[in-house]
Amino acid sequence: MTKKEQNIEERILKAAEQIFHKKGMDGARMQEIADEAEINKAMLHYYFRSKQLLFEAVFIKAFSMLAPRLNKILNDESSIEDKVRNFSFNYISFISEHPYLPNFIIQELNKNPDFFLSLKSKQEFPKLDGFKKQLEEEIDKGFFKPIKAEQLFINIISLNAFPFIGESLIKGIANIDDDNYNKLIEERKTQVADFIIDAIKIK
Amino acid sequence: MTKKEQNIEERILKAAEQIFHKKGMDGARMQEIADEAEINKAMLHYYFRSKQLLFEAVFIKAFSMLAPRLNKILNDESSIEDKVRNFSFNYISFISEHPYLPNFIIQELNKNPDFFLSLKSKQEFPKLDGFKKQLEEEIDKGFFKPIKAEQLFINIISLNAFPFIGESLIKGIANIDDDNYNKLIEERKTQVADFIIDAIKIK
DNA sequence: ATTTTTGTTAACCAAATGGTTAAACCAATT
DNA sequence: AATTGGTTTAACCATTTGGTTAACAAAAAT
Repeated sequence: MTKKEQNIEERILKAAEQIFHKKGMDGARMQEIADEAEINKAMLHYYFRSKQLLFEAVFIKAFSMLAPRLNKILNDESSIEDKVRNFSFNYISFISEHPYLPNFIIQELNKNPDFFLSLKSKQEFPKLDGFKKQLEEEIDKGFFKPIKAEQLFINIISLNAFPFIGESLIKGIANIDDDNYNKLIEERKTQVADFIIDAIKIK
Repeated sequence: MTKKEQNIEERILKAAEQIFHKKGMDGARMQEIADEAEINKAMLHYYFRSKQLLFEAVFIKAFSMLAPRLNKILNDESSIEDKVRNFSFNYISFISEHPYLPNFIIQELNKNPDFFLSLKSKQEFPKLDGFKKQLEEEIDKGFFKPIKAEQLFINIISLNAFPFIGESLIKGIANIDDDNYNKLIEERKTQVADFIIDAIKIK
């Protein structure tokens, strides 16, 4: 499907995603989005009224792509070990297709804590409670070394998300080109979970 | 020492750091920096010529606060285990005092890869070579499970840096207030290294 | 077929913003 | 006291930018 065939609203949203994800709210220009969508700038306002509203549409869509994913795995019936393996594989696979997403969400979340609060009340916002209870049980059963659920959660998210956020820094320091970096990321789909399980499992 | 007593150039740089670290190049306004420094906006240009040059002064100072730190630990005489413990403790302690630094550096690095290249040629730019060789040796001696130096490096950086970058996201999902988050960070000064060592050490 | 509604465009506007300038200020020097 | 040099300020400028408008085109309703 070429651009000309898509309906305008879809084209705008797609173009806005591309620009906002890469440059953030501050760095994005309405004219640039219009150019990317190959439409007149006034159309952006006709369909979305303002930059702020267009941005929010993009942000909510981005957040909706990640939050339910996280929520689902956090609260399904599988063991902690399976959750860790599932989440890591799933998350890295998905983000590889949308590498700008984590950084985009975190940046704008940091910049706009109020907007964040309004999101929290929404359904589908991830909760840690179930995961926490489950982890404590499995620790009691002697499966894992004691660790706070919050700390483990931070570790899981850090190991999975940071490589996409700090890509250019890591590539610079470790002297890795694009191609090899992608290979490292591919390896991480399973290695991250191995690493985490090895760190907490009692053998 | 109050603002009035500092020399102007110092006041500008300090104010520019505060604004740039928090808002990035795009989000920062020259007027805002001038207000923060309590001086006339023209002074910014008198001392630093342009926003770009003022920004670069701030960026290079920020980078210089982190790079040598990383480099020193990566290339000293201690064992891998000590390096991991040292770096984690040292890094988290330092960043706790400058929580905006990692995000600032990574954002602007991502946005400006060319500028990054010019930095790489500079002295003090961290190199992974020594660390890599040392890790391979210690793995050969049977101290650690096999793991690529690049992967371990990514894990170390991720676990140490991400909690500062994704703070608001983590606080939101895990329902942690500022005070408790600081306690978690404090714990991480040693727990992160324990976690890493447990993950790779052969017992 | 004609009217009404919806979609689209180019031109325009006001505010914000990085940057400049010319005059004023002020301390050190003559 | 007058001169000189760097420093500081208020006013100003050009450009960018989000947003609006009025005219026009296409489609839908009558």
